[in-house]
Amino acid sequence: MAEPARRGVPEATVGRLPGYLRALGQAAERGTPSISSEELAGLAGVRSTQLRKDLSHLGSYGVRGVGYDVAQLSAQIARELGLTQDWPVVIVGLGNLGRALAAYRGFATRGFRVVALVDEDPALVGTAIEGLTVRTLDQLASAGPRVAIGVITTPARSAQQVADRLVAMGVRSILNFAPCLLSVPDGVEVRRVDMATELQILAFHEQRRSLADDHAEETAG
Amino acid sequence: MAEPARRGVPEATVGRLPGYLRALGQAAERGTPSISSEELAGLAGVRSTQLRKDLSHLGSYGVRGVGYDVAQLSAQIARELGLTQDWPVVIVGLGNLGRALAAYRGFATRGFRVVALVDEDPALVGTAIEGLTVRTLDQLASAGPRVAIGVITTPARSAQQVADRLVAMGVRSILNFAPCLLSVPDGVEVRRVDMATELQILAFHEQRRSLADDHAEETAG
DNA sequence: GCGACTTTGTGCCTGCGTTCACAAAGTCGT
DNA sequence: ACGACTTTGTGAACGCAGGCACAAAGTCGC
Repeated sequence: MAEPARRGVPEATVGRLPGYLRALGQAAERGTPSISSEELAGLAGVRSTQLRKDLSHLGSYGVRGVGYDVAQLSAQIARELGLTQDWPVVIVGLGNLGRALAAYRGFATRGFRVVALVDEDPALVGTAIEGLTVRTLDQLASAGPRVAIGVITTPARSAQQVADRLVAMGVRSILNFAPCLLSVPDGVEVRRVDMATELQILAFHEQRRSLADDHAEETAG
Repeated sequence: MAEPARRGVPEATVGRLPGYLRALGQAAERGTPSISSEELAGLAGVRSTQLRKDLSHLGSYGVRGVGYDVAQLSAQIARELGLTQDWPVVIVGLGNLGRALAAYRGFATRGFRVVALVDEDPALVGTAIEGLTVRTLDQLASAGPRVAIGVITTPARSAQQVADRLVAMGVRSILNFAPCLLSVPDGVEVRRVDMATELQILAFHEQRRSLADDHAEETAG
């Protein structure tokens, strides 16, 4: 009953695992040794049936009539996500956002370590930020530590060539904050984070509600 | 043929509209007056059939045999997303990330305007950042401008009470950068942006590939 | 003016994700 | 030890999103 269908964790489930891990952290702080799917789902913002089905995809570690052992399930999910090791991260582009991410302590908490900072601005190269010396991409490629994950916080016009360089260095996971599409070879995964997009989606619903309100006033008045 | 099913734009489609808008901007820079679904889809990173189906949900503005008028389609999508007006935005929490967002010029480009900055740190309140005077939530609630969208960049422990205050002020759209779940009343929409989550998803796939590589070596060696 | 060609818009089908209903399995009180 | 109760794990149904095939509609050459 330990590992049923390990090779088939649905993408939607993977997307929720980090949330479960965070919720388990909250539960652990409260000191409760075990937790029911109902309660954990509440902390994670999903339905309990969804939580149980998600967990079933990575081998059931629950006890019927009791629930899940917080520490054990936490470790299991962390292992599944590959957080038992520290992934070396490089941040490319040290504008406001890049510097904010470099200073972000949440990285180090578990699973990730910023091992290099890159920028092409000659005024920045060689200076130290957050205890790391800023290098160029060339320097990183020739004499830098191995990196597994690249975070791109450059302007959009530079993002594609940065991505190409990272891929050439063997990076297969990219987190892209630049508002543009990156084209990469098969086997390289790109995730985009774009606040402009998020705001526009919010604006869509906001406008929708405004229109609904206007209509309500109209019919009422 | 102008407005068929306006009230039923699927959520997945809404999520792609900002990408189409950006792609249209690129096309406009090149000066081409019209563009085919095939080419536009390429710029946006989707299939052409998907693009056409998405656009069909907001009333067809294409010309068969020719394509879409770039300026007209751009205006149409902007209108659909509610970007013809400027939405007033407040940023709550002026740590590294909050300051980076406050300085981010991408906001102002279209549709959004940062009209207030909020922090509870007495050392910050009253000072000016990016031309705006930092206030407390109390000050904003009693004498601030109306805001439609709240951006939360506080630590996780403060996020919920900030959200409560924003909702009490009438904010119905929240963009949450804090790594926690927000509980809000019906009718309020929250979107979360969390780099830790994104990194963990990348780590999952990275580990998956590593395991696959190891297995390949093992069978090869 | 007409026919060949291009490109859009859409009905249908397939696959995935979510929810429901229920059986399996374990705990706790007596 | 046994029965009532709690909670998990999962098969089945349902709904949504994506892709294919094709008809509709317009342009361009002659």
